[in-house]
Amino acid sequence: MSEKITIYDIAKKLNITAATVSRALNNNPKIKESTKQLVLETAASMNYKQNKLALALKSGRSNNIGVIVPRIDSNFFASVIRGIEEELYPHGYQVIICQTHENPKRENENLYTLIDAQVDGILMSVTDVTNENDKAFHNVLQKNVPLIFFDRSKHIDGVSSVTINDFKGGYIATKQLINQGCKSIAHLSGDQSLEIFKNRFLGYKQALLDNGITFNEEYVIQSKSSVEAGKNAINILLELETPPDAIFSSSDFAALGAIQELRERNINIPQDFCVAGFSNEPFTKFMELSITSVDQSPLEMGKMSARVFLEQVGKTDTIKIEKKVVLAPELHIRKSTSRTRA
Amino acid sequence: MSEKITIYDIAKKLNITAATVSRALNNNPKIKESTKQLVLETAASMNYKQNKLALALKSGRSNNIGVIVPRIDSNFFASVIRGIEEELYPHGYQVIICQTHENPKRENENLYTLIDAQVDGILMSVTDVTNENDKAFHNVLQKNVPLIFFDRSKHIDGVSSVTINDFKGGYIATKQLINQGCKSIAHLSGDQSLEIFKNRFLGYKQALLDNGITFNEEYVIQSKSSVEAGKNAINILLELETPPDAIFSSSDFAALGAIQELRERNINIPQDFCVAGFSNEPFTKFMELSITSVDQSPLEMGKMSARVFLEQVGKTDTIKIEKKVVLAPELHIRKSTSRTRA
DNA sequence: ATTAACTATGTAATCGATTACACGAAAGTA
DNA sequence: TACTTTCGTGTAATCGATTACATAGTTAAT
Repeated sequence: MSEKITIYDIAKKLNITAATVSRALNNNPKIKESTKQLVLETAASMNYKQNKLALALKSGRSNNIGVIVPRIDSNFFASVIRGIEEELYPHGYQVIICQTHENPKRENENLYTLIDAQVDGILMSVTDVTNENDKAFHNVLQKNVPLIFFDRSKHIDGVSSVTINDFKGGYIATKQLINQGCKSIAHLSGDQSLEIFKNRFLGYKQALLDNGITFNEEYVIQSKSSVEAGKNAINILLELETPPDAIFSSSDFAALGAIQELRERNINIPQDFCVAGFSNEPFTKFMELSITSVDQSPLEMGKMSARVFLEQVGKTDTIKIEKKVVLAPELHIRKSTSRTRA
Repeated sequence: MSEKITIYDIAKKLNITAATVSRALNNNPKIKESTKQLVLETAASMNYKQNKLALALKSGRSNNIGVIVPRIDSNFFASVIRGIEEELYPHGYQVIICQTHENPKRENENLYTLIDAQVDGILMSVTDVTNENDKAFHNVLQKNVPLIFFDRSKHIDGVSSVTINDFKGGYIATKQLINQGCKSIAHLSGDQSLEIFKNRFLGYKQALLDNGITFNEEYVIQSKSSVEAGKNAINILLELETPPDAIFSSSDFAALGAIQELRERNINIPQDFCVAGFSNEPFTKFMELSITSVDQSPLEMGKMSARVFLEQVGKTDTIKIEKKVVLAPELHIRKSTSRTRA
């Protein structure tokens, strides 16, 4: 019923050895053309399928790569994975998915599981902001398995990364708010021990500086990436002595929450208050009051990460290859920051 | 530098055989306690990692399962995958992702690639509506690899499935429109050779029947799941002699397009026209004019599919196990169909 | 005619772990 | 004492494919 056909079965049937069969299947030039044809036909007729596990064991390459993300059901990460899969598919690599749920322990487990599974490379967005998992990272590198960080990166020798210029993202978003005439701009940030949030914040700060706006510590709120967090932020900000007239949020979800709360209070957007987000989540475009947001080109980021992996895989150079790719963020200007109609 | 430690290395160091090491590591009761401890300590100190490929080859089980979806960057599929991953993680299975991009040829390739990779099971949402790939499906089953369809299913002997009751989904969405006083309800359907779309359509039709509304062929439009398609549909429907006053769309994206086009024409929603969608995409909730939609509980669907897989894997019964799980759809009533404020 | 050079294929080791079977030593039994 | 168990470990086959090396049969070269 479910007999597995091996090259030995083919060999037996043709009265030759498995070695010859293997060579014929691999198009080895030393094999006589007639034998080759015979083997190929027999293999097809017996419905032979190469056992990749045996091949993997022999060659030491599994043709699998691991991808670790905080969660998969976010448009950003799903799109990155899509990019990775599409780029690697033609090269015969399969993509194994792991989720950390923002838990460093899970990240650690995932790393070791992937090493155990003999993946040929690991592409990931880091969750651990402490140095807990550095040992695991080094373990990967030591096994000569390419390790590539995307989006959320971390400085580790020998690790390549594909990120966007978060500083610039923060800068252009803030600049757009300034261009609209906003004078006091607040910022919803994420966990600033993560470089991406730190850099977006720095870009925001620089934009203020470059345009003669004094930076106000009170205007910076560190929060989660959720609708609820956005609402709370507005509640806090509007109770300040001098409330702001705009927000640049590191999260589209928080931006949405802010907008919902502002509407609740009958504050007009963008006339009285402008809001810009980050990530360009699908809903920012769909809203009736569409939300200005910084696009991170996740698909491109995935493809680029995959390309970096392809460049590095198989290279036995003991010299550490380290490539840092930085993609340009793109501001999608929408109604939430468009006071003037062209 | 990157020396791979095997049980032979441990054996050599301790002057015993690899068999003993293997047994010690596997907690075989025949091994003396002192030896076991010694082996475990040595293994740890040498940083030994079991080679899963060797294990997989020997046991015939890879501990990988394959998941095939049309695309991963859709909230629905990403959520299903999340559910699958979370349910299977504690059991030591890794999830390999494949995308078909709605292309039957890709589906076919993916199936064979996964078989080649010796996955222990395949969970998928079918793309192929013809019978092109039936041979591939049978190939999977013949290898005694559990095959489970989720969401988009197909009748094949021996294949279990986890779906929602699409008929009921279509029914309750339509019923809600009727309850709001809508008299002539249109339906945007998908490719009806796919059972899910057929069933949603049938549910829609039945709801009309049960409520004394005559079914009108002209009101049913088959289209893609896109914003553009929704706009086009409205353009066609509003040119009919008797235009409808509501739409039940099999796609949230098409529902959104419809809403955008209706607004363009200054038609009030929900007062003059009601719209209900399907899938409960995140944006339906976020819109200012939130959209009523049928939830398919994708996370639960993923988990359930994984559980069905776990029940079936390893069972050598030649009797075909076939389990059909049908989840209940849940209507999320929102502003786009709420004429009365409680 | 004799040796060199190919050609096509076979032999056997290898990747790393598991496991049926074998076996010597220790312990228990009559 | 002689015989049976039990215990702990070693031997070697196995999973399926690849490949360095060996070899028999041809052909070419001197």
